[in-house]
Formats: sequence, structure tokens, C-alpha cells
Amino acid sequence: MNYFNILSDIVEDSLKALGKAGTLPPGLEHRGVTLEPPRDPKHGDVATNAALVLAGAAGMKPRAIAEPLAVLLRVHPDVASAEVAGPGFINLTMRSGFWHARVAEAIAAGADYGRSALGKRRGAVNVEYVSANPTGPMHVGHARGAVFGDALASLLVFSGHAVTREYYINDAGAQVDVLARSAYLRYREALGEAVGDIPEGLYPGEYLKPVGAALAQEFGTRWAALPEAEWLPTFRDRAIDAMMALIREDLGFMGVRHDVFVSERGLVADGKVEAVLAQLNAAALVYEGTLEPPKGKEPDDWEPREQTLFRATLFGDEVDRPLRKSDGSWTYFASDMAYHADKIRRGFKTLINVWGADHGGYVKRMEAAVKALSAETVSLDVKLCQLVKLMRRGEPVKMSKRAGTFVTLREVVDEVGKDVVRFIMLTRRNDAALDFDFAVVTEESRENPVFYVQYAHARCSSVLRTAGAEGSGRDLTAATLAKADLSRLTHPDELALMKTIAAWPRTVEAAALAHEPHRIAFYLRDLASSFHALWSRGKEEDGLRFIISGDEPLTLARMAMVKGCATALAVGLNIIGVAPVEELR
RNA sequence: GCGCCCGUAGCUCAGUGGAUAGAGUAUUGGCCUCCGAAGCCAAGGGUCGCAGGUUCGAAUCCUGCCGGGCGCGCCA
Repeated sequence: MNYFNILSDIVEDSLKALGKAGTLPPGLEHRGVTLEPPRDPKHGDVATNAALVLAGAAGMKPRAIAEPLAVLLRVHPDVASAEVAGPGFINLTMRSGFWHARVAEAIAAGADYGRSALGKRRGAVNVEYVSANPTGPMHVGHARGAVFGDALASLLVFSGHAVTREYYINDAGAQVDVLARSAYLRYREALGEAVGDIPEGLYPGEYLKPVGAALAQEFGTRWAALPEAEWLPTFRDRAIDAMMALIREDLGFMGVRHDVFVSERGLVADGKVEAVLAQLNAAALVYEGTLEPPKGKEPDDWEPREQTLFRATLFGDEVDRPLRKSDGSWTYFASDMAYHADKIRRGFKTLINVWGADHGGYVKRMEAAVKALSAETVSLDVKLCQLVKLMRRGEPVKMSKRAGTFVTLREVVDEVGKDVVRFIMLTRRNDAALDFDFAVVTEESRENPVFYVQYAHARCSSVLRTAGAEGSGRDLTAATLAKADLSRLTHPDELALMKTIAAWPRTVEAAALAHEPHRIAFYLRDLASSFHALWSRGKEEDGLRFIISGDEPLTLARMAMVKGCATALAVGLNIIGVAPVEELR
């Protein structure tokens, strides 16, 4: 459990007691009272601003509240000290027994350590991610969104949310017709025709050759002499299916999976777009009108044109948005509205979309759409992932589709492994650009966070293996270690490690609430660092080694601490989809 | 021109309205007979882009500038 909740209860009880005693005015609201770890550990384990926040409403000086509150807090058996500091903070330091209890909880919980019911009352969540166009294999640019979305979904599941992982297949635009024509060319090629260079405007990739070959195998020359209108639907369907199979395979190599795949073409075919238009019409949110040209950057071929427009400006967007192209077909936005209406219909209360940063200009209109379609009962959070710059020893990797130096996701995973790709993608906030240097991420040093964290877990496993070796007579199962007497663990470095282990549940909760899976990666690096530090202290002071021959109670206590550390590391790594290995190489 | 994102140590970046703003890297100097040195410890390094405002308190919230990225009606 998140120990801040325990501490929060202690403070809350003390405040109530002060109210009863008449020290504080009756009916005082305790809003805004927070408990936070102080930046400087010298200020204790946790600080509360209670006195500062309540001073105004109570009509008292902060210290006049802080002093009696601190007196009460000191009475609690888990509190070692409660000091009033600065303008009226109360710094609490907990007794070591408090931390021992947290470690025991971690071991007992095992793979569920930090799991919470945070999302139980927050309704179903839909996380849509990747949604790469089905026109070819995934490239590295897609990897970041894939990892981010997958880790975020896992994080939310772990926090008690009902989560659906979803992929939106953009299979309705002109691009899939281009795909069909490209596949048709490969089909004729497979029939023995010399097609020469792939014409401008078609997809030149080799990956369409097997698609053409399969079609030739199945249909022979049946389509070869027919006009495009005859073969296009079939070729389009077959090519899209083949591309989606390719994409799912690529995702599989990274351990990324989705529960639901929604086809844009399917939505259109089912009349979902018309349905949404009817819904908007009924609410008077659609009209025929003419847009102003964008100021300062007027397209050369601008002509005023009457269009079907959605009143996005009523919901915070800058301009109203067109739903129909001039040829009468739907805009991408129209089908996207239908798609989001469908998500809302399916009962999701929170929608999370993971997009590339180049879609930033699209966010406001989608937010407006979701507000309009759900009567503002559903929240949409769009997470934009910035670009990944591929590097090799500090030099940018040149990429060009034409020159054939385009880097696919598959190539990167093959070269460095899925664990590395996944971890590195989470070592930056999603909205900051990320450098991915092949040389660094395959290096085995502290500079490579994947290695550093996995090494810590391997070291934990190694110690436990050594201590529990045959003939040692030690029982190091989780059940036993969870009951171990940890009272001998009082060294500052040991306490530091145990406090970091104890911080895990709060870290997961905060990351889930903020929709920020990168916080898991940063926590893991901190925890690994704390463990490596303690390990090395054992080299300087024999008394700090984990295995102390001749002192079984102490050794057992230390094994429990190591087990707690390994538990937190493994749980965190599992959430972001990286394997917690038992040994390296 | 407008909108969104970013601006924190030489470099790459963390930072839930709290106290003296952190980590890695680079630089300098230490630590292996001993549970994995693939590691650890220490030192130096900052007008948190600039200027106002809100607040008991601002890197964090608001406004205006400056600099960088992305986007801006029939592409998806």
C-alpha cells in the first residue's frame, strides 16, 4: 500500500483531535493538506504543509498550529520525530520499524506489489496507440508510440483500471488505393511481366512482392487484362490484410499487443459516419458554411467554398471543421468523429490517444469532437510522442526511403533487442525528443539504463542464489522472508534502500494518474542505484555485506531486504515490458 | 499571421505550488585477496530563456516578450 496514505491518516487524526480539543476552530476544512517527501533528506521522511494551509482559514499563525500538531504526532508509535521547520512545515521522521513493515509488505505482495484499486471507480479506459497506416512495415518512428501506449496500458491495468488496448486501422483513404495499385504491379510482376522501376506515386517496397506472388498464385491471370475498377477492391483488401499481418508481427517482436482493431472502412460501411452526422444535426452542431483562409499562410489555390462544418468553436477549437470533401466524400475528421462516437458508445469514460507530434494540430478539434459527442462526460487525453532521432556513435543515421536506408522497427529490434528498445523509449517524457544511439544502448555500463537496472536485478538474484545454496540450511522463500525480523537493519544506507522500495506504490499511482509511464523507468534507475550503492558499501565494510556467516538472523534480514528490492525491480520492469533477468549472459 | 509543445549544470535530461533545484555524462581524485569493479565514493560545475503577476511560498500556475520544434480548408 501507498505509505503516504498511512501517514495522511495519522496527520488527519491528529488534526481532528486538535479540533476536538478546541485548539483549532470547529468545522475547519482540511483541504489542501498534503504530505510530500522533502527534497533534502535531512528534513525527514515526509513533510506536511498542514499548518501553512490551515492558518488562513483558522485565523491563526502557522506555527501556532504546527507546534501542538507536532506534539500530537510525536505520540504515534511509528513516528520517531516531528519537527516544526521554516515557516510552519512539520517534518516527520519515521522509526525504522515503519520501513521494515513496508519491505515485508513488498515481499508478501510479490508480483502484486504496488497494485491498487485506483481506477476501480474511474470507469473503463480506452488506450489507442500505434495506428500506423496499413501501407507497409513499421519503422522506428512508430516504436515510441507503440511502447508508450503499451506501457501506459499496463500501468493503468496495474492501477485497477479496466483497459482496452486499441488500434485504429486507417484503411479508407486514397493511400490504400495506392497500396492496391502497388500490389497489382507486383502481381503482374509475379506473372512474369517485366515491370521495370516502380512508377512515382506507388509504394516501391520489396515487402509487396510476396503479396503480388500470393495473388498470382491464387488468381492466375484472371485480373491481368481487366480495368482497375474490377480488381481494385480485391487487391485493396488483400494488401491491407497482408500489411496488417506484417504490422502485427512487427509489434509482436516488441511484445506489443492490442485487444481491438477497428477498421475505418468498416465504420464508413456500417453507416457510422451518417449516424454521427445525424447526432450532430439533432444538436444543431452542423451547418453549411464557408471558412476564412488561414491568416498569414494562404494557400495559392484558395477558393471560398461552402462545406459541411462542425461547430468545433463551441468546444474550444479555433475554427469550425469540415466534415465533407468537395467531391462529397467524408473527410478523415468525419470518420474519426464516428470512431470516437463509437468508443463513447462502447462505454469508455476515459479515452487516451497516443499520436505522433506531427498530429499536434489535430488535438483541439478531436477534444472538441469528444466533448460534443459525449456531452462532456468523457475525457480525452491525447499524448503526443516526439520524434526519435536514430544515432550511431553520436552521428545521426541517415534515413531515406528512396536510397533504401530506411530503418524499420524490425531491424532495430533485431540489432539491440526488445528490452533495450522498450526501456530507452521510456527514458524521456513523451513530449521531449529522444536520441536513440545504437552504440550507447548496446553498451554495458551505467550509461545504458537498461543494462544498469537489469544488472541490479541480476545481482539481487545472485545474492539470493548464493545465500540459499544447497547446504546453507536457509529457507529463502517469499513466505519465510516476509515474516523475517528486520529490526537489525538500521544502517542509513539500508534505510535508504528500504525507503526507495517503499516508495514504489506511490510512484505507480502517480504515474498512472498523470498517464506518464516514463516515471516507472526513472524510478527503476533510482532503485537500482540505491541497491548498487549498498552493495558496494559491503566491499568497504564487512559488516554491511549481505551474507554474514555466523549471524543468521542478520543474514536473513538482509535477504529479506534484497528480496524486497528484487520484487520492486521485477514488478516495475514487467509493467514496462522489460524482462527482469536472473543473470546477465 | 495563428495554434500546440519545448527552453533547467559544458552535453543529454529528471523534477507531484514547498525549504540550500537533482541524476547521468564529461572533468578531477579515490575504491577490486572478499556476495558479479559490467560496480561504488568524493569534488567542482546553475541569473531554472527574459520581464511582470498570483501566493505565506513559483522551475512548476497566469500574462507579455525572446529562441527552437511541429502543425494550419478537399493528407491520413
